[in-house]
Amino acid sequence: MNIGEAARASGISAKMIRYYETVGLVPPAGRTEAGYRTYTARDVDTLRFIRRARDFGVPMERVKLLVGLWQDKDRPSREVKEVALRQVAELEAKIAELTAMKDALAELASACHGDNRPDCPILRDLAGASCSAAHPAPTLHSAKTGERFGGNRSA
Amino acid sequence: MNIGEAARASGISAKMIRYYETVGLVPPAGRTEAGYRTYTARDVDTLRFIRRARDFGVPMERVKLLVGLWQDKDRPSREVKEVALRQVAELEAKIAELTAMKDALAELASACHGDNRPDCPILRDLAGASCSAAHPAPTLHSAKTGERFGGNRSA
DNA sequence: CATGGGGCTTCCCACCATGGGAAGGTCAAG
DNA sequence: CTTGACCTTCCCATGGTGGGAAGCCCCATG
Repeated sequence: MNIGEAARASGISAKMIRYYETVGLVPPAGRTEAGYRTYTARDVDTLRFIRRARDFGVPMERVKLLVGLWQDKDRPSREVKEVALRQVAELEAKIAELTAMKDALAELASACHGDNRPDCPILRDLAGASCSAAHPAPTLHSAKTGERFGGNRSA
Repeated sequence: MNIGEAARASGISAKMIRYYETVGLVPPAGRTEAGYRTYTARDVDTLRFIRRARDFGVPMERVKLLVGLWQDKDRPSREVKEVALRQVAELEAKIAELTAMKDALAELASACHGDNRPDCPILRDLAGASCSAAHPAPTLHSAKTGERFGGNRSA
């Protein structure tokens, strides 16, 4: 099985399979005499495992951890659950952050006429919360967590 | 006002101010004879405007658009509102995506004993949804939007 | 047997924002 | 005049992913 077939079978692009190999997420694939990478059904299982973990937004470092646990038949499920719950917590944090942004912006937008007149509370707010001070809505404009952890996968 | 003072006054790092200049988000700053960048109070206002927009997760391209609208005293508020609502829609899409991930993973985790035994439904699911088929929960495992639009700002 | 097309290989570049750091010039206070 | 804080430009890294070039390989068809 060459890399193209493995890619189709696993749902991971050939590009990414090579990348995963370079960063050590998967061990180096076997090679034909001509230098082509070869994959076994077991290799494809691993790749599929990785893809599903990535579908949950799990960053690669954590995927590496999960693959290790998966392959260790004696792992305590406690460890797996800890990793999963950490992931859930980070997703929740990210969701909360985005939700705060969304709510604040949606509220601003709802205050905007959206007509041909130039007057616009959205721009007024962006230009300086200090000006339009004292309206009760939580202005965001501070408190950002500053994470990253992707979550950006174009399948 | 040099770049350090402008950075403190605007809340944007000096690094990022220079970067914004190179990508054309802000016009080139004035320079002293020695080559130091100089900033006026107006420049700092613009930088603050940018920071606040970024706090809403607005990507740079969109920020550029907003700055343009802000500086055009005759813009119709309709245009500004459209941009804001587009942003809200993208935030919502991202939130929905993360929430789907979070819910699916949280459900899996809740099914895991989390003790010293190796048996783990989380790993079983990751190893192949086809095996543990037919459980009613929406398995995610498909349908990803694949966006990016940051939203990652460490203030 | 030759040729063509589709695969594979490696390598570099791009994205989006941001931070880190090196090497060297400048400014102001002591 | 020295010291230290600042400024300048330049390169590199992140996290994942895609694009593409240059070159080799394999198979099938004429």
